[in-house]
Amino acid sequence: MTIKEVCSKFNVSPDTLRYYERVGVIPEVRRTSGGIRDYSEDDIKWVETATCFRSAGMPIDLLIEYVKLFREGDHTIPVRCKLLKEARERILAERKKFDEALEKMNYKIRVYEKAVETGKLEWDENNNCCCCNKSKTKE
Amino acid sequence: MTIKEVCSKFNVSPDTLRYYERVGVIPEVRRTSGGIRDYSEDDIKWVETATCFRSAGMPIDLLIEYVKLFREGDHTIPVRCKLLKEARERILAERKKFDEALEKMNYKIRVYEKAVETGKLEWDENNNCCCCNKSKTKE
DNA sequence: TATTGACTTGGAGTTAACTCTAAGGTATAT
DNA sequence: ATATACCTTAGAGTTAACTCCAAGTCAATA
Repeated sequence: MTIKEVCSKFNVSPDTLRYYERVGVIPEVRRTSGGIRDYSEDDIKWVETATCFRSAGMPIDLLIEYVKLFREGDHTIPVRCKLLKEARERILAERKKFDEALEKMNYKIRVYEKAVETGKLEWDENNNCCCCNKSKTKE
Repeated sequence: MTIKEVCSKFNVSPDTLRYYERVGVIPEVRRTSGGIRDYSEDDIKWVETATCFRSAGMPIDLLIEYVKLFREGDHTIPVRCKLLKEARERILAERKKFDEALEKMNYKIRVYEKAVETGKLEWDENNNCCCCNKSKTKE
C-alpha cells in the first residue's frame, strides 16, 4: 500500500506518517526497490494503533517507548503492559474531564435554549453561572 | 481572592491566569487600589468555566469568542448557544475517539496480562495486533 | 524519451498554549 | 525603614506535534 492510500485510510498527511516513522512512533516501513514506502499489513496496523492512540491524546513519547520495547522482544511484555495501564489511567482521567465539561455545557445550552424560547434568562438558584448570574447579565 | 489562591483552587499557574485575562479567555479581573488582582465570585466562575472547557480540549479561540459575545449583551444568546452546541459536538466526537483507544488498550492489556500469566502470547484470530501478530513477534 | 506528478531526505518553519524573564511596584514582618 | 515575598507588565522563549521547503529521485504516460 502506498503512503497516499494509508493517508486517506487513516486521514493523516504523508508528512505525518514520515514523521512518525522518523521519530519511531511506528517501526520502519517496508520499501520498494526504488526506495518508495510500501506499507505491509503489519505496517498498516502500526499506523492504525498510532493514530488511534494519538487521537486519544497519548503523547508521542509513550508511543516511541512502546515501539522501542516491542522491538526489544517478548521479555518486555510486562513493561509494555504497565505502560499501557498507565496510559489507560491517564485517558480515563481525561475522559472524566470531558464529561465534566459536557455537563457544564449541557446546562448552559439548556438555559440558553429556554431563554431563546421564553425571552428571559433564568439560571438555577445554586447553579448560576459565570456567564450570567441569576438572569442578570453583568455590565 | 488573590491570584495565588485561585491558582491552587484550579491548579493552574499565575502566568496562565494572567495570560487568559490578557487574551480574553476570561473578562478583566477586579483589582485592588494597588493594582493587584482580587478575584470576585464572578471572576472565579469564569476561571472555573475556562479551565473546565480547556481541559476538555476546547480551543482558546472559542473561549475568547464566547467571552466577546457575552460582553456584547443578551442579544448574542442565540449565537452563544450555537457556539456551545458546536463545541459540544466536537467534544463528543473526541470522546468517541477516546473510547476507541480505550477499547484497543484494554484488548492489548488483556492479552499481555494473560501472556505474563501463562507465558505465551495469544492474540484473537481476527483481532491480532500490530504489536505482535498471532503470538509471533516480528523481527 | 520527455514530461508530469508523486515520492524521497534533511532540515527549517509553524502553531497553540503556555512559560519565563526583566524591571519594577506592593504589602507585611522585623 | 528595610527585607522579604509576592505582585505587576511587556515581551521574549519554549514545547509538542506537526508541516513545509528545497533539491533531487522514481514511475507512469504521451
